[in-house]
Amino acid sequence: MRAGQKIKEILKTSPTGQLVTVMGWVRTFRNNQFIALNDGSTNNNLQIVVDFAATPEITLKRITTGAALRATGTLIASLGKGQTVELKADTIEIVGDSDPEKYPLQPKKHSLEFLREIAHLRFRTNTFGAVFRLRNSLAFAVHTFFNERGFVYMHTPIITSSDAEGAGEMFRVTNLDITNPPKDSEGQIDYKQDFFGKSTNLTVSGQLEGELAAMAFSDIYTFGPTFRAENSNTARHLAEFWMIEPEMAFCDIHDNMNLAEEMLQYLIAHVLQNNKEDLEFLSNRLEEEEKQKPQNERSELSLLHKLQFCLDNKFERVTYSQAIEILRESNHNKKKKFQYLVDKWGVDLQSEHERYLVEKHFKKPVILIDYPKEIKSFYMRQNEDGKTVAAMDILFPGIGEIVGGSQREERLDKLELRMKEMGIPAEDLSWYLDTRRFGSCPHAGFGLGFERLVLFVTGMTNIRDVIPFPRTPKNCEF
RNA sequence: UCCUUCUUAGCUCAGCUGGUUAGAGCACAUGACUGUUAAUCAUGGGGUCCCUGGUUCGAGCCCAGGAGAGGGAGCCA
Repeated sequence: MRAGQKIKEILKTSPTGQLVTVMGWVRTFRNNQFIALNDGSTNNNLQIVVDFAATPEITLKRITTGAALRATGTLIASLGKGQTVELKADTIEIVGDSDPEKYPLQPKKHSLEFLREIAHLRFRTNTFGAVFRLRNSLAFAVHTFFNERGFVYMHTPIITSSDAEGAGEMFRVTNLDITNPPKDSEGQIDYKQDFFGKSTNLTVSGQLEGELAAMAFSDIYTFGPTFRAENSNTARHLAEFWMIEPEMAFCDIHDNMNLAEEMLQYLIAHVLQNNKEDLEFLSNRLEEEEKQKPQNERSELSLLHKLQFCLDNKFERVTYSQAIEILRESNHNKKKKFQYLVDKWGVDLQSEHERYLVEKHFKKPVILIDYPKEIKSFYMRQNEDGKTVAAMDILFPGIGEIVGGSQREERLDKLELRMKEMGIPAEDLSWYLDTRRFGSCPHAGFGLGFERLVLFVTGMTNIRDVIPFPRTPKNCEF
């Protein structure tokens, strides 16, 4: 079947009357003469010029929005103004019809909410074409980044029996008959009879297994799906999302921050270089959208400038304690403009506080470190002050927390003590504690929510629009 | 899960103080035109006013319950 060229490549060539075959889907058909054909390789359409006098009427009728077709003809300099080249068609073959009365996509602007309901067709729009080409490009660049630095790509399990990670509510995995599960002598569900002979769940993080591998390969990363059964209904949460989790042996919190910052800048630089067209499209789209907002709500930088800004400026590194001081002394706090006023050390920062730090005070990405141990996980390394742990969160404008990481507690006695304090049974994690028993070493890692990165890079505002088929509470279509 | 706003044609939306036959633009169909750029012009078809119940002579509009969506918050990545 395939013996044609991608439109992206054709648009790059200079037209010399060469014979060309293309396949794609009709975006619009104007004047019974001009087909805007798109094959997903780029947002730019190839204009196919049909000789309507020489084409059977029945064929013309079948050239409708959404129809798949193959066109062969000569590539010439366009006689019209909107494009430089066009294909003067000799033959048009309708590969797949599209009933114009029923096809939901029109050559006009649709709301993102409507397109979300037809997620199976939204790839065919300019916006989602750009978004998912960028998503692809970013995913590829993640692997390139780590591969260039000698990291081993580790596939951590999707199904897990460990439920001590504390990263969130989990989805149970079972093949027991849920209408009539087997019970043990105490009347509890008897998971010994379940598929794995024990209670199992979908993973909420690959970190603990990642640490095991890092204690052999030195530098590893995972990049896979994770699942959280939290009832979170926001534009920044998904029940199924993709996470990138590097883990590095013989590294501390500072190496960790350096890697995270280097990686984010690498990925942004990669798309600025390789996906300029799609970024320009999204940047313009955003500007158009913002014209409808009042002046004071518009963003100061365009999407392209915002991305460039992240490359040109070091991320601001501040400790939790410094952040609390800044917030407490801010006019915003003194004038009681925060819903939650900042008064004492030890409270968790609300997203209004994070936004203030990133968007108002520093006006650039911020790395917050050394959080109070009470508000962080058991595995984070305790600092010498006895109050804080070597945790780091990277906050991005418009997104909030995009990276969460830490130096891990490598000292067995301190780790065991902390687990006891937090009520985490050591016997469940003996395999994890073994890394601290046999050749323990300082190590660190972080988790990057891939969709949050795609949100930031594309300038989209709802996380459901940067994953093909979003899974959220009460929504699992397609 | 909490607060808040919304749900009317395929899409985006209007619909006055509760009043009799629910509108517009786009899309679609038919025709005209034929170098168009979301083509243009003319004509036409198209409605479970989210669902259930209630108030009323009369409900798209008022009341109660439910469902779904958007924005904000919490949990986090």
